[in-house]
Amino acid sequence: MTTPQGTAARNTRQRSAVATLLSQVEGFHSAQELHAMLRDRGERVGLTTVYRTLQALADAGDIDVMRPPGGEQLFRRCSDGHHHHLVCRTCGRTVEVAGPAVESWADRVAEQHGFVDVSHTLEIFGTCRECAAGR
Amino acid sequence: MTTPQGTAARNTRQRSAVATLLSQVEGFHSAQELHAMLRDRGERVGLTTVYRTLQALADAGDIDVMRPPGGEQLFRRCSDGHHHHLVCRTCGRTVEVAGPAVESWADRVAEQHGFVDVSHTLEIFGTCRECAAGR
DNA sequence: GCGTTTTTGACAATCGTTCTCATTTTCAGA
DNA sequence: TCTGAAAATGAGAACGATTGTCAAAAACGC
Ligand SMILES: [Zn+2]
Ligand SMILES: [Zn+2]
Ligand SMILES: [Zn+2]
Ligand SMILES: [Zn+2]
Repeated sequence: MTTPQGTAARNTRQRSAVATLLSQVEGFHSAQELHAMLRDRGERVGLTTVYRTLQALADAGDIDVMRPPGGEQLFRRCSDGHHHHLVCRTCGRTVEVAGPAVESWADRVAEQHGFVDVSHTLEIFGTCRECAAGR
Repeated sequence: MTTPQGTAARNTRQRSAVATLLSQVEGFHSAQELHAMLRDRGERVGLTTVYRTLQALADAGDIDVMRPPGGEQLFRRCSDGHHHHLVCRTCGRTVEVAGPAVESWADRVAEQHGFVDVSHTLEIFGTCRECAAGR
């Protein structure tokens, strides 16, 4: 969740801008979307830097990364702790869900097959009530 | 699992070649890898066609598609029925796993939030026994 | 066979992401 | 505050997987 290495990370205007934006915006957004939002706010941050910063935040576990089946990766600041997402295919509405049973199941299955250092990805997709109604 | 539409699908040498290859090869492979394998076998199939055929097979549910965190999508003919994969991060060794409890949990969670037409993706990653030993 | 319809495939185009590298910024000392 | 080594930035090029284009080739009901 925090910086693991020994090398010093420096505070820059750009990193603050990205972090601040992520803390104020709702839901998942692509790197390019976030870049555009920063531009609209008058913050001048290069696209490359947005990518690099998001990468670093993701590596540090400070943000969530989701890779929907047919698109680019999406980023989101989200609540602490391990959890998964229920995403509407149509409108993108997202609900965070926790599933302790799933976590232990995944670990147990991996362990039974001799795997160590286990992690997993899990996303649930569907059509939300609103989108199902308006059709 | 089978062709749903009413339009006729034609039998071509290329589609047979891809299907045959998938039925004989082990594990997950990218479209480009499969294309290269076909070339090595002397089968002349365009890369575009390989992509299209894999796409169709995936849409029909006849093959499995996996999108590992940092790479291209991988394809694999696999056993019938819904299941997930336990993949070694180092050597790519793959184990198919079934988790009825997870399935019903996902459906239940989605339902509780008013979502319909639910699907999900779940992959477990880890280091297999062999790879953990040789290190 | 014939003709219509689908499929193919070489190539261009797209698009998200990463690389390059010269310039700018940070920040721990002095 | 000043300095300089190290880190960070960003414009643009490069990359790599995938998709689009469209004329030529194959499939198949008749
Ligand atoms: Zn989990
Ligand atoms: Zn499978
Ligand atoms: Zn392994
Ligand atoms: Zn499942």
